[in-house]
Amino acid sequence: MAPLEPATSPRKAPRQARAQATYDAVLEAAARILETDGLGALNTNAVAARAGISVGSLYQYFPSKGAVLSELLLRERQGFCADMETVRTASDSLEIGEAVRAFLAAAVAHQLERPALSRALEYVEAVLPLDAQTQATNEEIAAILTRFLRGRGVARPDLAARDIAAMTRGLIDAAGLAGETDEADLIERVYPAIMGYLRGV
Amino acid sequence: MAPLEPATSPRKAPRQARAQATYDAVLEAAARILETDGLGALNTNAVAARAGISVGSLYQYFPSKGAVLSELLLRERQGFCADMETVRTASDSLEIGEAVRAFLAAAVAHQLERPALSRALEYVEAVLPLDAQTQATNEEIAAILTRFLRGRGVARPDLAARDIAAMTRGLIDAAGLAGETDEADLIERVYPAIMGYLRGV
DNA sequence: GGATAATATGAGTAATTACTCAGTTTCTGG
DNA sequence: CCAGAAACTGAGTAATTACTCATATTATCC
Repeated sequence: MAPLEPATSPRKAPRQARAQATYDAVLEAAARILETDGLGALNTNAVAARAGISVGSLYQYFPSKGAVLSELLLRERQGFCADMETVRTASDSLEIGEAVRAFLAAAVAHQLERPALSRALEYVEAVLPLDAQTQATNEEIAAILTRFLRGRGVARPDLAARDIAAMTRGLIDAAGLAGETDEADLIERVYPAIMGYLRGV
Repeated sequence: MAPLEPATSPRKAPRQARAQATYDAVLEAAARILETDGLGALNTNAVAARAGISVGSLYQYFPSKGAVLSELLLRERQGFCADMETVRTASDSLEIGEAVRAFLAAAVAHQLERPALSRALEYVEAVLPLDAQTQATNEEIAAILTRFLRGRGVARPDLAARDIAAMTRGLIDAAGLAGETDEADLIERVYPAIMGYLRGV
């Protein structure tokens, strides 16, 4: 594997419509390679080929291979963060169990949309030096959960947030890997585990 | 990253003591590189250098880079499988909660011994084509848990085994990444989640 | 001590791949 | 319709790396 450098120098932003299409095609091609063949098979030549463009074009918008992955990860995290924020807004009027179910539904929907991609990006996240924006988004996701738990009187809310997120992610990952698609069933399996965790703390 | 081929042709087994030392040094060097720098930084030249031997020697005992990783993974899985088997033997005389705690203690101890290595090997497992032996060991681990759960009257015991294992692994991974070392505290956090899960099924 | 087997060496090879750049094509505003 | 800007191209380069092989060293056993 190449060292997976962080994004180095910024490149120009796409100004014309076709440039935007190229930009998006790169990200989608990278996503598809990640989910079918994994990070080990992702190289810039392959991404360009899959996107139907030349390598040169890729490097017009992304300063490095790592920058492509960074951007893909950032978009994914920001999407999830937005969903979590929506749930949090609605959660004030719910009793704790229903609120947990709502967060859970968001997580399950998010991770099962493209399960293999989600799993691959988790690994990317572990090996890529995260840029400040992605870092901030991750912290925001954690903060949303932490605030919710603290508001409900949960002890050590930051630790509980991390535990619950890790547990949930692990279980949904495994389910996705096994080809499960029934979100409701999955939610009903994770729910009692989370409630059990909360009762124990 | 190189394609991570599966082990191809078998190589000779070490016959003399120094050969065994070389063999072991390769595995330990690979483990150390995995835990400090990750799979992306693991190449056969680096492994040989870290082991204090030449590349040629490495290839006398391992037919490929993938074979080194395979062997490392196999040893790790077999160690865990043995621990699980020990717990299962002792679990018959325990009530379910204490038995769960015993399994949990084994999992926590195993994963926190070298947390970064455990995490790296999980990824290796996901991308390396597993050889038959490792596959069989994994199935045995799953079977031990499944049999235990079925014996306690848990519905869908194979699904429950997978869920519980995934949840637990996810949480312990995150704890290890965060530098936690207090096994007892960790056990007490996971335990109620598992019991909650079981109550829900 | 000598013959043979086992073990170790590391420079070299072929393949892969991140990234560049000189040149071409397409768009846009006037 | 044209000049300049934006976008696109893809062969080429330098670096990395999995793996080999001809040779050298060390152990074993009679």
